[in-house]
Amino acid sequence: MSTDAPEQADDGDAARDQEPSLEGGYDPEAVESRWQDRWVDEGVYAYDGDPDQDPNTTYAIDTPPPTVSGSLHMGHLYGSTLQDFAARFQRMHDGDVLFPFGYDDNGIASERLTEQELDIRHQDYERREFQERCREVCTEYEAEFTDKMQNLGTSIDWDNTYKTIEPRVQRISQLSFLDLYEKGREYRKKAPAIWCPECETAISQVEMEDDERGSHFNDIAFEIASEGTDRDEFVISTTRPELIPACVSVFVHPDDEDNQDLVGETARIPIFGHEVPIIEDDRVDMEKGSGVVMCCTFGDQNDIEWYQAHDLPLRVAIDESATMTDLAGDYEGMSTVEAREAIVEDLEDEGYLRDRWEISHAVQVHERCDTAVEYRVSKQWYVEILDHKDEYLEAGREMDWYPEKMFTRYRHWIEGLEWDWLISRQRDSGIPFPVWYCEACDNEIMAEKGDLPVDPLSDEPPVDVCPECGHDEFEPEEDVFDTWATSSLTPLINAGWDWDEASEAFTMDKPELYPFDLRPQGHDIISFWLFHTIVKCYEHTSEVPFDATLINGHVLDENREKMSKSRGNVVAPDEVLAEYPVDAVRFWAASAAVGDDFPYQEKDLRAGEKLLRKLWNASKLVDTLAPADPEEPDDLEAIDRWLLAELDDAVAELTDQLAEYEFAKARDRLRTFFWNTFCDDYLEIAKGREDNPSTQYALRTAHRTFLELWAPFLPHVTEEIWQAVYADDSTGDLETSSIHTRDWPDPQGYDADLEAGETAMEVISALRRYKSENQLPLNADLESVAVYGAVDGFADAIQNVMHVEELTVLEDQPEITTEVAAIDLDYSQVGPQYGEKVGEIDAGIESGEYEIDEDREARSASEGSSGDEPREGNVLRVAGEELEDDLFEVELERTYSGAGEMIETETAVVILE
RNA sequence: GGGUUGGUGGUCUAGUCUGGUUAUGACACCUCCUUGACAUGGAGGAGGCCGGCAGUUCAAAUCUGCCCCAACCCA
Repeated sequence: MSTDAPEQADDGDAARDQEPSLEGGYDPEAVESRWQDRWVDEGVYAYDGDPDQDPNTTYAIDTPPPTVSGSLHMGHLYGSTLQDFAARFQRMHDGDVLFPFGYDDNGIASERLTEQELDIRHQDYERREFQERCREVCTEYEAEFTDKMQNLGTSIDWDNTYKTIEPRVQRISQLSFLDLYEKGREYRKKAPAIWCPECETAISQVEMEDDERGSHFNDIAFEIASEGTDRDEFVISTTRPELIPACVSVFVHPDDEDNQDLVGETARIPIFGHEVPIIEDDRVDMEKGSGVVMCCTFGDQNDIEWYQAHDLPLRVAIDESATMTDLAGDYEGMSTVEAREAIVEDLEDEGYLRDRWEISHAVQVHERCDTAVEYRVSKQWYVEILDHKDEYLEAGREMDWYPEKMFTRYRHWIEGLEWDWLISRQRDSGIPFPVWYCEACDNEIMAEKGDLPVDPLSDEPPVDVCPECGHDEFEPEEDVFDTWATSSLTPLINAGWDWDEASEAFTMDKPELYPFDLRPQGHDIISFWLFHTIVKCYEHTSEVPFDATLINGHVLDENREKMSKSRGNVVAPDEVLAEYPVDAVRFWAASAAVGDDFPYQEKDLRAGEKLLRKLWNASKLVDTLAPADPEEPDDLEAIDRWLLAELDDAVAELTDQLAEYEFAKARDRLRTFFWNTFCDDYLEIAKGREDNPSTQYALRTAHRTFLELWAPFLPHVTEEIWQAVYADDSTGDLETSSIHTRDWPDPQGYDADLEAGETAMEVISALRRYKSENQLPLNADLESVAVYGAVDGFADAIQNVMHVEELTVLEDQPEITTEVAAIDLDYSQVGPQYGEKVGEIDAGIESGEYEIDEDREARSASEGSSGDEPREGNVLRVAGEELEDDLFEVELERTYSGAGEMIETETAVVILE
């Protein structure tokens, strides 16, 4: 598609240049791109709200910006299609919609790309300048991405876009930092932090993940240096012997009787010779190894806890690039891996290594580069979050979660937070902290809000001397923000959040948007992105940024396996769109319940294609049966009123379903009603009522409504048909003539005997079945048919569509002999009333040991009960009980004794002669 | 290791929160049919006892417990 797209425009294809018309078959290839171009060119989806607009009539989506330097994948396609269903429905239903788009090019992926493309190194540039290069390089990728997104036909407002690297967004990021700082929500602290030695930066807790790796357990003997116990030594087990130079203590569990004698003694570290105390602590895992463990600064999070709880010294044996420090003595300069082997060898030579065996265990690694993390003490910026956990939880509770179960995930995430959010990163590129430090007293000097964005590395601080100590030399902060610190601000970016100098307050350009109505997101990434966004925006605005969040599942391959490059099962949107219409792809995308993973399925795409064809062909038929805009007759005939009443029901139900993001249910409901009821039943009947004004009106009303109802799902084909048949294009203004800017249909309040309609459809099916079974063509004439059942007002329709020469509606039940076939109990009543007696009652009926007392026969013909309705006796006597007639129904086996053939349906009896 | 979700005819799935006894639809399969748009259409048929076990109940796909399997999140 990417290669076809550009030259499609100059194909000069006749169909493309043609005015919309129903001539011939539907040609999605020409039609879809034509409308995509026009929608964008003519700004059909432009958001033109004003700040005073009632927020309730504005529907705004906070779309998370994708990384644009990569390629469009099925996740993008699926996610944006779901958003588009909501956007298109809301635009028709409730007025103004903002469906914006963001390009995320503030990240390592874009930086690497820029370096490759321009053959430069970011180190050779000033930060600001390098970002300028990034913007230039990414512009091309953005254009390509935009093009591909537009080929999906989503109703994004392409005038409302932003890039996460642009100065306006940098300003918002820095404003966010200053605001939280002034609110006392941020602090800079020297503390142990999770560190990636490959990237040489601190990372936050959520950026690491577990990875199963092969390793060795090493049993190492430690000598006891003090005199208080009989033993000379004890053994610890460790996977990281290179950490023994960093060992600061040894721990024993208080319940560990075998090793209690060690507590209070001093251990000597082999090879290195330094002595450390042996302390008891209940965080020791007694099950592991000998039950005695060493504490190093730092091997893991437990070490950090011990370091803090027992006020242990800091021994740093590993530096920021995972190289051994001078504390490691002879091993200085080795990498941790080299040192591990060397130390193990030396331990063995000196007799301290008692055992060594292979194991496989979970190692915590940086999710970006898969490097095992270290823990280092360094000065970092943190956002304080642990003290507001309750508020964040409450905020999350105020939102609607689709699906609801995702709230549980949020709750567990909040409850499980153990560290404040570390937001500084030691990277060369990124959005800088707007901070300087006084060289003399380390006082923090914040930038002025009016000056943002600033880069302390190239800009001067806003003061000449330190307000604290009067010193005049400052050190710029070199760190940059964690990208999530920026990504978590998208609602503020979209709403135009800024600092207003005049009023000295934060303002929004589009306050009517905030809080946003919807935040969509894939379920894999919500803990990084969505959850942080809730927290950050809540801190800035004291309200939840979203009314609702829509969390979509993943697209799996046809075997329900996760798509991955290594598996080679990735399906590219380009390939799919080359083969199927976008509308068909959208039909498939609507098939899964929101939140569920679902497979890519060609059969659903083909089903979508068939639907487009059906809609097209049905439209052609409607066009031949009725003028485009017939008058509404004073009285609609029963069959036509029936259709419109059914349509009312469908409209009401679909409206609710779409408002609740139940796209799959809405899709199926609409398809069934359109295909089965409208096409198979009503259209067939309408063919025989061509000149009937009642039918003409119903046909056109239903057809217009169907196009409107399908529009959010199938925007291209509905637009084409709408423009061909109904649009008032005299103005030539697509913004007003497009089906996508019309009002969503309302139920019109048609009243009809839906049951009679249902019965009539049953009779028609019965006659079809009869013809089918007798191998007759469906348009074969039937001489005489009698119907016993409530089909008031539908007799003509039945007669016409089934080609019945003579149709009689019987007042009385036809001549039949009946015999009881079965008795159906209404268990919902019988159960609670008779309890365990039900078993006996069932047995009695089964064995025929019952009688029905019909003496006080209540049934009479005047009640209008149809022929198939079971006869009701007053009392069923069985198992010593008497059941009233509302507790059971008698199924009758009928035998027709008159002339002709009898067919029974649920609620009618049909006799063919 | 903890948590979440799911396991329904060959495939994908509705129904499960609010238990009621013939379990929904689509695709695939088989049979038949050119009805004034659509044979890429229409009519009909076969196919499941709802992951397993136990329990609660008059009644369980639906509630409870345990187990198995899968995915995801967290550690």
